[in-house]
Amino acid sequence: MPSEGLSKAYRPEEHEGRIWQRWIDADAFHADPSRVISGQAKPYCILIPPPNVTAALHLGHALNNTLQDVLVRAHRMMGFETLWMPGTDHAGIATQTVVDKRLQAEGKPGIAQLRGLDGGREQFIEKVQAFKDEYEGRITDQLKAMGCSCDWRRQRFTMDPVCARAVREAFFRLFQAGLIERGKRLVNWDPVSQTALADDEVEMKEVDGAFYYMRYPLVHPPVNAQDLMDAQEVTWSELAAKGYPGAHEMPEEEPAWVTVATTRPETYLGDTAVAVNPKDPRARALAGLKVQLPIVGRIIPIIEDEYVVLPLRYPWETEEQAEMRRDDDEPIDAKALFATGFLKVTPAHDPNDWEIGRRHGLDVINVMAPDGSISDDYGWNAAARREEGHIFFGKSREEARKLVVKEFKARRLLEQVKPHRHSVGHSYRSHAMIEPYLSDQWYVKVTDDRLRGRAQRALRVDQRSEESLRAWPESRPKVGASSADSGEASMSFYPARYARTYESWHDNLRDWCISRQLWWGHRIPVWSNSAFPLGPDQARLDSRAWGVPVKIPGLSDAEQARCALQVEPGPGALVVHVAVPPEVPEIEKKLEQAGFVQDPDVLDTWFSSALWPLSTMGWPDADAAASDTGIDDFPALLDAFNPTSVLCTAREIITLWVSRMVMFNRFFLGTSGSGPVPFKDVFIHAMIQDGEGRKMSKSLGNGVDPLDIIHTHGADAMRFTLVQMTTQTQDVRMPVERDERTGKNTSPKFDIGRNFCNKLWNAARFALSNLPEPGIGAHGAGEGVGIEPTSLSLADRWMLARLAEATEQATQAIAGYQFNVYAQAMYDLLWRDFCDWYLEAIKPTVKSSPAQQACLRAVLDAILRLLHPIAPFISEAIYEKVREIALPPIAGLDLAPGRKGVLATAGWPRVDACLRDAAAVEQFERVRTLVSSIREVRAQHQVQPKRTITLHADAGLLGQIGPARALVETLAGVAMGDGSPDGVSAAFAFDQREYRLSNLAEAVDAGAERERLSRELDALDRSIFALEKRLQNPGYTEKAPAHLVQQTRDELSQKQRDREALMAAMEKGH
RNA sequence: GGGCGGGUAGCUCAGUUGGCUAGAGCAUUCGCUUUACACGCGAGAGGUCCCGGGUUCGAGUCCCGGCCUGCCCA
Repeated sequence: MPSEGLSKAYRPEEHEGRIWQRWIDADAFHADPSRVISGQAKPYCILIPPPNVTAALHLGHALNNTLQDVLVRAHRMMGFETLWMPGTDHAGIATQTVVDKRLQAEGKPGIAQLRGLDGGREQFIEKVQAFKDEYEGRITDQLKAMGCSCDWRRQRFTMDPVCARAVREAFFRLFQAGLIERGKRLVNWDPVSQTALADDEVEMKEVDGAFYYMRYPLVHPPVNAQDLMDAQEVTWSELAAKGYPGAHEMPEEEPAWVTVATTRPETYLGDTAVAVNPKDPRARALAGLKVQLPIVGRIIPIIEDEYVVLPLRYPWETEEQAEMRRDDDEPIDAKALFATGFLKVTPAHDPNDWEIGRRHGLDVINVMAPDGSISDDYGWNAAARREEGHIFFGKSREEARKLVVKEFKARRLLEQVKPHRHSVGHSYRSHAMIEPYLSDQWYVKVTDDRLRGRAQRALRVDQRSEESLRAWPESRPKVGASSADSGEASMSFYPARYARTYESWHDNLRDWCISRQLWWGHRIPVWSNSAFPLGPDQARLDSRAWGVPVKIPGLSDAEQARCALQVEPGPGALVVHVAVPPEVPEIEKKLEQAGFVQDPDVLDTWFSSALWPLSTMGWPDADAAASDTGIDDFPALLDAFNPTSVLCTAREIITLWVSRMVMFNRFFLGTSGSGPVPFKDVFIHAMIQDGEGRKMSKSLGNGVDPLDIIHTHGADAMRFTLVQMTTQTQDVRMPVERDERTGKNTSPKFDIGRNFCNKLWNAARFALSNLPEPGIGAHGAGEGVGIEPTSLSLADRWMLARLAEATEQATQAIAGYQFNVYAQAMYDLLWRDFCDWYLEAIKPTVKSSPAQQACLRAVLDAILRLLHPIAPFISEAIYEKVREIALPPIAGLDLAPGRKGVLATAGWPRVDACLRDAAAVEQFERVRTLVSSIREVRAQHQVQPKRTITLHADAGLLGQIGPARALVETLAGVAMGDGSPDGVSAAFAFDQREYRLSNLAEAVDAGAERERLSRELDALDRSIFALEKRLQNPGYTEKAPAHLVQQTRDELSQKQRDREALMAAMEKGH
């Protein structure tokens, strides 16, 4: 038997390893750029979103990579020269955190212990490197187990030498272009990882907190500014005299105060002003007065600023007065509900206060250490200021808050505490609460038109919104100016709605902080000297001065010319930053000899990720990349494959990654100032959630490991299920169950895929058992011009028509990223059409009909090809057998053999229009209807499945089904009889006539038959009523399209005659 | 507060320019070891398409308002 070796059920573990090795041996996934350059094939390229080496892949990765593989495999079969570039990301902060925790858990020294130790940093990096090697290996194995057809020889890592060269070059060029600069600003500080974060690395989370209402005593400006004790309290009567509303109701001779509301009381230590809105009626009376911070003793000004929110009600007002005062047209600011009208201003610890501070030239006093504890060592310097704060020093943020509240309470300065739920930023990696923190960092000026503008203009115009185009006229793509490499208006999102996310991100962009105080990452290639002697003509520098001519000792003019410099004034000296291009270690050494020190920080991980479309293709020096890796064709990659075809990713990545890749690709590849986009399409796919709609996560324990599913169900089953669930609108819910046997998480959803694969397997097993023995050396369809479809049987012609239809559906669905549509088309083709009807129909005839065998072989072959992108292993395993069967091809069904001998490289089916045989489809549909009617009668009369019953067909029926008579007999289990049945029979209506079935059993239950007929009649009556009602409506017959009205009429008359036929049967009343 | 989704059978979801009696899988009921498959075969039952208005001959689909729910941004 040809199917020898095919087990009864599909057992993936018996095939997956073997099939994978066949692909590798055939070099099936290797892309050859020369075929693109020479014009032999069009390029199709996808860059993998490099998974973080922080952890093994989860189900979300499985989905992401399955979809990419579906696209890649389909296009490879369609004849594109296809490159799927694999790789992993070093994921700076995440990986560093994981390794640090792991070291501590093992009782080994972590970052805290190694910091400051000689060689500590190197020692730590070594540990991370080992961790990275382990996880990179695991991730790669997982992707291979899933069947991912990446070009594995080209695998990259964001910190390997090829990528590192791209990072250094990119940094240098941006620096030289003035797009990277040093700045002392408030950053998002993670006190646990002790590093700065970019704005979009901060997640807002709701936290139960409180508004604390704190009283700050008012004082007169001290006569001697140096002497804090000099400050004179202001009494309420003094305020009343100045016309302060409500002051006269307060105890006259007692000290007066203002009340501020804050959610972070501990930051009062860094307050440098109290602000009041100039429209506030109290503002005028407070002019010239000051506030003295309790305990600390600092005397700070009262400033007027429009930013301060007015309270809903002043203390002296009644509810009615307040309402009268408020402008009904203006919406109530949520903050007004809590506002007192006085705002404490802490420029070093709040972004809004920082802005106020800049407007008013306020002091900036940082009161925290990098770990978030209160300290006066980082800018406060309490002793020098003659301020008091030692009771707070060394306390954590949380402890300090409690202590501040306690001390204010003890002094009766805490007015009240209102519980308040509000959003607080947290690190998206360490989950620590973010502290706004003042520090020196490197920024990329992404708001520059050369970056932001190009990213905005990359979007296809029909995906831009009117509002944004109006608000940013310069972001309209420059049409007509397009050169060969221009990426203007050439990128589209699928689904299109995500273009809005992309667009509005750019509308609200701020400079990108790229320095991270981490050890794991690309070291910033800047050498600085903060005590560079001032030259004679530079003594009067009073502001930032880029490009001041300085001569760096030890560097030749030529060497200095290779570097890029930024110079800023420091205290009595210059601060000189030197960016050094890649591959000139001698310059680095000379700089160090001249007293320059390399920046200890590393770059944001997304900086290197943003270069992924460039670095993986050998930019900026492909020859060096070739010699680093031994891959000769590196220099051809960029020309052949950038821009790539599509980026597949999840929506959370649009801002972090997509935009930055567009900026960098267009900036660095631009010859005319506006380079190509890195990808033409961006496909945003669903996120996988558990059965309750929650994100899968380690902490919830609801994650599913792809490898577990591959072990229990097979890689193809997992892939089919994921593809089938991927719609364009919904996130994917995956009910998670614990497998009691293995103790691992799984989901019943994956049974769909397993059942599907098993169905395919058995259909193939059956088909093979009906086909000739495999011939030696046969490849694909055999020789000859091919069998004309018109010469085939009805079932064959119908099956070929269905195949043509499904091929069309699959091809279009793939082109439109409609993965569920593709999977559904395959499911219906295989299960509903091929198995349920075609295989059943040909059972009696296929053994004796070589033409039908050829058709069966060709259809199975085509189905395997169409399915291959979704289920590569099983389709390849079956194809191994099918390709060896030598039978003539079917004319009009082009099944090109694989370029590299495997199904993975075989041709996508090409179907000629002649296979769409409308007459065959119509005739077969009639057979199906007849068979279904008979089966229905059989089921309702509980006829034994094996029993052949008699269909009393007249000449009309026989004429109508014609050569399909045998088909009906096979599929419905009937034999044709003539005349009228003897004794009790069952009736049904078909094609507006009454037909009878007899020989259902030894005796037919007349009562049951009557009951069945009356149920049928009821159903007919219901639809006749509905159809008549529709036709009685003149609006319908007059306005609806004529063909629809005619259709309704035809249907009504058919139902009416069906009804008459059944009524006649009833009346005969056997 | 702004933006984007979702609400259709017990469950998970399709339903593309408005047009047959609203579909699939799972679960469920009945009957089956029918010479590929019980991970299966045949037949069935199961729906106020979230609610209220509107446009239309006709609305799950389009418009307006509301309710519930998820995500993103501020």
